[in-house]
Order: sequence, then structure tokens, then C-alpha cells
Amino acid sequence: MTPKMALEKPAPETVFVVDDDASVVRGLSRLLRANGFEVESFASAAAFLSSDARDCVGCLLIDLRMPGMNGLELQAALRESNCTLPVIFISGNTDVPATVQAIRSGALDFLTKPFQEEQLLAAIRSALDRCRDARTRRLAALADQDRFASLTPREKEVCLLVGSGLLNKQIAWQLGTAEKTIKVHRARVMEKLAVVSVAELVRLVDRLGAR
Amino acid sequence: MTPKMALEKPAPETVFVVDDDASVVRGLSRLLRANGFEVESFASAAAFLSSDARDCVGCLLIDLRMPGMNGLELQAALRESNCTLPVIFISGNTDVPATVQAIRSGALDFLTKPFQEEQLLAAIRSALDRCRDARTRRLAALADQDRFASLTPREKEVCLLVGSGLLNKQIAWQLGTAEKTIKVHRARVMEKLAVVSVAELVRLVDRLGAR
DNA sequence: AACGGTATTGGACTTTGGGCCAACACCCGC
DNA sequence: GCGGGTGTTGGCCCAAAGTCCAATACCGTT
Repeated sequence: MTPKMALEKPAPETVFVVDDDASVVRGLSRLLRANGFEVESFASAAAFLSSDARDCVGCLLIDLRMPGMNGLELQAALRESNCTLPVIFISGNTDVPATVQAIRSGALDFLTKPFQEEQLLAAIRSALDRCRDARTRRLAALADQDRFASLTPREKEVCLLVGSGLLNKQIAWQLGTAEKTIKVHRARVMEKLAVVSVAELVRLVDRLGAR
Repeated sequence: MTPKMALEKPAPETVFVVDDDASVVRGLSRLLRANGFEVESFASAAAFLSSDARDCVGCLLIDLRMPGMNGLELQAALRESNCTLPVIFISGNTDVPATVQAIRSGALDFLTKPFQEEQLLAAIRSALDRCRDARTRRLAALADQDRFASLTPREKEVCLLVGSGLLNKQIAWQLGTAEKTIKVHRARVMEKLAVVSVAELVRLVDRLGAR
């Protein structure tokens, strides 16, 4: 386990509002805070990107149309930088192509003003749920990768070949060494990866390869 | 392998057009045929649902707004009946909520009239690619399920426990039988499932459970 | 030059997994 | 009732995997 996981801030889950219209931001903030959510607001895409909020647990409420970088561009930039915060768009106009692109790019919802309060709240709750799940999965994936990274190059080779179902003797032949050697590596692999059965090892290898 | 797989018709890939406007259908058909696609058209959602086209390789081009069952309802009905044909919506008006619902329900694209011909063709090519892939995966999944279904109840139990990484003796203890018995079942499982290593068996079990 | 991490191999021994042959009990349909 | 599928168990033997202890060799660092 590496010391820094780039995922601190167990801080309360926060809704990040990105909208250039100050009155909208005020209204949304009041509504969300009244419903028990932490809110942090940004007047532009750039402002959010330069914040450290990218790796928190929370969700984004983005106005589609903004001066400078618009909502879709912000979404693309976030994806580019591996930010996995769920995104909910808010739009005043009815731009279907933008809607299609937004949802296909992974946006969770796309609300058009005016919208029902409850609709927004439901979307946010759903987004926070998803973010929690994603975070859990991401942490598990990182733990997997850490364990695999702790293997020596040779052990990694052996690990993958064991995972593909080869016998020790086949692995030995393939790597040009003795079966005995493979047994040693294999034992170390099982120990370092903290798995007690081949089945667990196979699943771990698959998870690693599934990206 | 069961004799009938419910997936015949290796017929040429077909674009199914569902639109109540005869002139639109004519125009689309001409365009698509001119670009080398097979086209079959339906004047209503009900007409398509009662056809046998549900299990073909192809894709659907659905008009969002139709008298009777509309596009979204048709999409829902198809999903209900496990039809996996990729869906592309065509809409004259700009109904954002419908767009959101359509895309979230798995629609591949949502084109608004008027659209670029090339945009439509690209969407269709993408849809057909996806349908081919899905079909391949579905056939593979069916083959897996067939093999698993050929196991006796006891063999299924043993199979799952082996897949979870237990030793023969642990399985025997858990099932209240002798280790020798498990060995026999296990051998039959490996044979019936046509796997040669525990790794393959684990992956097969996971695929079955992944639904 | 000494040291630690890595890769390698050997031997001896135990545990597990598999293959082959045979056998018995149960239940169901013909 | 008999035949066949299913579940069960035994013995014998071999292959594969895992364990413990020990040893050599290379490489880069201190």
C-alpha cells in the first residue's frame, strides 16, 4: 500500500455548483443547503478546474451555457483529467445535440429550467450514491494495483501465467527455468497478493486487466 | 448445446425504420438503400413489435413522436422483451427530457431533423457494429449457460464451490459427503464445461454470475 | 568489500488433485 | 421389475502443488 492514495478528504459530500449567473448560484445554494447538502460554488469552469475539489466525494451541477469554457468543455476536461465526479447539467435552453453529447459522455442527468425541486434533489442523491460506489471501486482497484506492483518482474510474469491457467511445468518451460523455481515464485505471489486460492488470484488478475 | 438458439437469420444486416410519416419513410429508405443498407419499414410501433424482426442483426431508426405508442414506449417495450437491437431516435422537435430518457435508456443516438446525411449513416454504422458485438457476446453467454445447464444439481453446487476457491475436502465437508465424491463431480464438471484449468472454470463461473 | 534484494535450483516430504476401475443406493419412467 | 441417470464411495496410483531448509549467483548500494 503506497502512503498517498490521492483520495483524501473524507469531508462531507459536497455539491459543486458551476454557474456564471450569481443569482442562480444563490438560489441553488439555498435550496441545496436547506436539504442538508454541503455546497461549494464556482463562477466559471476554469475556477472549478483550478480548485482542489476534483478528487472529493460529491457531484457537479454544471450550467451548460457559460462564458469562456462551457459545460460540455468542462465535462470533457474533467474526463481528460480522470475526474470521476458525477455530472448533472442544468440548461435554460433546449439544445438537443448538447443533451445527447452530455449524456453520452456520462452525464447523469440533464435538467432544463424550470425544473421540479424534487427532480434536482433526486438526481443529486443518485449522483452522490454513484460517487460513493465509484470511490469504493476505485479504492479497491488501487489496492489491487498496489499489491501487484509489489511483485518483482519475474513474479509478475509467473502471476499472469498462473492466472491464465498454466501448470507450473508449463510456466517453467515457457520462461526457460525449472519447475522448482516457479513453485517458489508462485508461493511468493500468493503471499504478496494476499490470496489463498488460485480462484482469487484469477479474479484479481482479471480485475487488473479489466482496467 | 440446445438445438434452437432463437438467433437465426444470418440474413444481411437490416435497418428497421419505424415512422408514421410515409414520406419520411420513403426518403430514409431511398437514402439508406443508396448507401448499401437493407431497409425494412414499419408505420407504427405495434407493427414492428408484431414482426419477427426483433431478433435479427440490425438496428432501429425510430421516430420519437408517433400516434399510438410513441418512440420511447417502443424502446421500453423492446427492452422489456429483451430485444437488444440498437436504437437511433429521430425527432422533429426538441424535447430535451425525452432525449435524456432515450439516451439513458440505451439509445445510441438522437438525431434532430434536419440532420446531416453523413451523421445518420455514421450512427447506423456504429449501431450495426454494436449489434454485431452484442450478438457475439450473447451467443457466447448462451453457450456458457448451456454448458452450465448440462450439469446435474450436485455438479452445479460443486462447480460453484470450486469456482469460489475451496479445496475438495472443504467442499466435501460443506456438502456433507466424502472428498472422493467431490473429485468425481469435479472431474465431470471440468469435462462438461469443457475447461482444462481451474482458471478457466473461475472465469466461466464469473461470466455466468455477471449476468 | 560487505550487504540486501532478486532469481535461481536442489532435496525431502506432505497435501491435493486427477485418472481408472468397480461398486452400491435411489428414483423415475417404460 | 428393469434400465438408466444420479449421487455416492472405495482403492490404487500418479501428477501437481505446497512446505521447509539450504544453497548459489548476479547486481547495485553502501
